[in-house]
Amino acid sequence: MTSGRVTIADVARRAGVSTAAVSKVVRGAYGVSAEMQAKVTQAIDELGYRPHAAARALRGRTYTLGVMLSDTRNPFFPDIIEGVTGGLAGTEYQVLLGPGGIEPKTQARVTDAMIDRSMDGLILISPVMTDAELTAIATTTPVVVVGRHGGAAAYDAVVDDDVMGARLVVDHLVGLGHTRIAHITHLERARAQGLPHTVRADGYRQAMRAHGLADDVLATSFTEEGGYEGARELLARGGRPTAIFAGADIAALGVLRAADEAGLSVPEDLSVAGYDNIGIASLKRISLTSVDQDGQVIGATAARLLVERIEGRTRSVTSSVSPTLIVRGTTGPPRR
Amino acid sequence: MTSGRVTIADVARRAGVSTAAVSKVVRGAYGVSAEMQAKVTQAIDELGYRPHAAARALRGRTYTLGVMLSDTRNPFFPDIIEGVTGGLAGTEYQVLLGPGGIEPKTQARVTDAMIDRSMDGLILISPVMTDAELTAIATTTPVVVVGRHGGAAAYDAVVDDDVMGARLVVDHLVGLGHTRIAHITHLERARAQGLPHTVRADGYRQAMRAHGLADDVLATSFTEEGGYEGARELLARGGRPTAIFAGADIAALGVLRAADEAGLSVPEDLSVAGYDNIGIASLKRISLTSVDQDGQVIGATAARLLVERIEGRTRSVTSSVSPTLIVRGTTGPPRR
DNA sequence: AAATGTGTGTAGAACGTTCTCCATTGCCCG
DNA sequence: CGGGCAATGGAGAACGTTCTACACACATTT
Repeated sequence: MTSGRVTIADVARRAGVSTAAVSKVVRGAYGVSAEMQAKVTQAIDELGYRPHAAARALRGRTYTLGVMLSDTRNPFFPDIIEGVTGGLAGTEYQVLLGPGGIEPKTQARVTDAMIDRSMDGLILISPVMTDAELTAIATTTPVVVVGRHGGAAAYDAVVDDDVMGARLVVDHLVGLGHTRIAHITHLERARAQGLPHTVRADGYRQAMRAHGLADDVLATSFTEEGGYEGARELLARGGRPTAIFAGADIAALGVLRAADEAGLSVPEDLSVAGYDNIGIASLKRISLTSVDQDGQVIGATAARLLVERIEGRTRSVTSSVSPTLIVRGTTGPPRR
Repeated sequence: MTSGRVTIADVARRAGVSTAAVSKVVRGAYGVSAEMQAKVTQAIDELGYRPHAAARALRGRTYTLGVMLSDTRNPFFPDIIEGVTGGLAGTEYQVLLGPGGIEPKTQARVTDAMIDRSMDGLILISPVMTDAELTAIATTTPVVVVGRHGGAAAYDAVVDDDVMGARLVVDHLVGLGHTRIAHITHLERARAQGLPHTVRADGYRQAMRAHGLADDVLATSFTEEGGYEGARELLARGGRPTAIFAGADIAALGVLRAADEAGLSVPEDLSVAGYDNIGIASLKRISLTSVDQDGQVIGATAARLLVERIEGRTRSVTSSVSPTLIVRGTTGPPRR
């Protein structure tokens, strides 16, 4: 009473029962009579009691799930987060996000911090770590990894089917009559494997091969600048492509700028497609054809898998979410 | 040893001292000899000990700061978060973000959750609550409110000088020769006061009056659609404005779309300015004149104020950050 | 009528820290 | 050489929960 916070002991005193009994009621545990249930619930309401999560942490659950964000700036995250919180609505779990940054070191720091705070489970979004490190974390705490292909036995994984996404784009462009289709990807990072851009590039190559076409991959970076420079290089070549598939929307925006500057009209002279379907892709002024990942479904799936694992599942699961192609104004038949 | 986690007792055993002594060393408390310091530090390194934050919570600090995000989708947040984490670099504090949503109820839930987890302090970004609720929270835990004007005595506040920002835009447009300058604002919410859009609208009115011009404010919403519809209405009128100042960049994008559709060229027929300087405003394809808030400075300031308060300051502080105008391609002299 | 179960409640020991005393030591000073 | 004091280390009680025992009352079976 003096320190301001209402504790389980206050509730027990008010209801005239033991703290253990209150604990049982709060947790919905077995062995509580209807009468006890009523008494305690009333006392809780009267006092406005909320269990102290930090104290809970020492013994049992903390009902907190951590989400490590690798790059806060990624416009794709809000959808995932919305999916996670939405998938958890109705449960007692609370989501907290940790800004992990793009460095392995800072990501590890945030992950450790979440473990030190006794979180019940972790969702790691596009973590830049070795599989060994991930496995080490996963033996401490239930883990779901989002956005990395080829998950290990110790943790669950949710991935977008990037191979399929790339195929959707290539099929669409080929269907429009394009044959010279180039792909801009992100420069390879040695440390982590199975990152989306790698898989997208592979998917692009496979799809091109399936159509009997030659592939043409250029690695710059998934930034506006990276897309711009990649497109400039591609457009300067003889036999320039009639379509450019950028592995990320942000790079596609750079491609559009390069096309503007080169005096090429889109989509007549050059078709452009991206990946991620970020918010501004749908703005009329941009109207970018893109692959939509449905981050909400991904987030909700990750949340569901994590809760399952916390509640006891040990078998590892990998869930693949199918993307869809959103055709907009930046793709069309090539000018003959 | 058995449960995997290294505890302070393990360290104490290894170093041959008491747990109390280890605690002192860890906290850098007074009353530790150089020899003790060395012994314990070595044992900590050998065992890879990390203090268990959840256990700490029960007694002292938890070294965790919570940031409540009111709308994850706001492109302005990453900057603030970067500022906060940057401002905290070098300290022991860890930042965790809580997705608060736009509803007062969900925001309260997240805030409560953070308090229940014994966070040492909270940064609330654009909270939708009454001053009374904010004050109630602030008496429990140190609080810094970001993005709301007119803070109370119980907590600190960091705000962008929205009056100045609006004036910068109006001065710029008047300097170019505009006299019919309209403003699109966000529909008033009854519950919370001092929200940025209100202050921006006030600033706009003041600035117009200062130039002896008539103001023209239209309230829709700060969305692409809101900007679009507002602009359509403004442009349909007789004596249509030659410049539109949208209170947020996202709305300015809608204004641009409306101008495109109306066959008006920007900036010759219509100048457009926004607020927030979101990432895509700088893309060549958009090139939107906008007011930049420097979220990093705001975030870093909030972090500094919060730490100061945690460490004992009781006097309330409000810090106002000056915005700057970024002139780009969407504003120019009116066609005569 | 004794033995066995079943359902309900409580005592009290954890959990991993911090923090408030208190004990010990060594040193300085009168 | 004894008294006082500063510096250092430790014992043990918190902190607010959960959880494992166990006790008790009553019902059912042998």
